[in-house]
Amino acid sequence: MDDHYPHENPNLKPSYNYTHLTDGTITDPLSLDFELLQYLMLADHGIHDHDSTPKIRKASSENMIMTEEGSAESLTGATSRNDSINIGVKKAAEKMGVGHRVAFRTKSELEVMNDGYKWRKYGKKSVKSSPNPRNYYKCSSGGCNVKKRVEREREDPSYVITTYEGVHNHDTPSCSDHLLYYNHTPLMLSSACRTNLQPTTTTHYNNNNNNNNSSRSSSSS
DNA sequence: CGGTTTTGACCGGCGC
DNA sequence: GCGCCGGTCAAAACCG
Repeated sequence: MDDHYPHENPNLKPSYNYTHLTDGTITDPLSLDFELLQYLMLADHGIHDHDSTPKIRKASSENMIMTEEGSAESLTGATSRNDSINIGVKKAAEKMGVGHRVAFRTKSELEVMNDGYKWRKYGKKSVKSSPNPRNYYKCSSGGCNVKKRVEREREDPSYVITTYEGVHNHDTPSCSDHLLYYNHTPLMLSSACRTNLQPTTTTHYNNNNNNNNSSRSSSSS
């Protein structure tokens, strides 16, 4: 089962990696061309730029990379947006150590974006800083501990914040050569890959087959 | 019937 | 020391 997205409007079902924008346009989330995609590099708990922490500044028309200290690197000097991404990610990767999180702020009605990996949903939580629930996903590949959090921005629910945490210890099921990496963590697929994608590779399941290596640290209850 | 999602409970960390 | 909050687990419900 590859094209199963939970709790989404069936009319918006991203059967072929498409994201429906709020203006009705159907757009491949991976082809946002970074005009709608604003990427932030976050320190822990740095998503909430509204009131809880000043660490994150919203990227406006410029692409910004956020460092752990909250400083920003303007990337507009690059020759193209993709170059901007790559350079920015590289810069940030140099500044930051391995193991930090990367968050994308994307204008999309769909919360789950196809990034080439399979994810299983393991939790949903409403957080104090936002009226919108936060969804938790783990990479379904055995032994891979990469996590991803997806939540809608409080101030503008049309934006989805996807946070990746960790490093994949395996190749993506498809198009691994075209992934954008940050600290070896694939973030978004490039346009060269999009056309080759299978119709949705994100799945959600909650079997125990992958919980063995990540069982709760405390063996209570 | 098997697989997936939902959701309440539990746990640990952090701040006060 | 206590309470709050975020993150995770797992049983139950749901769906194809």
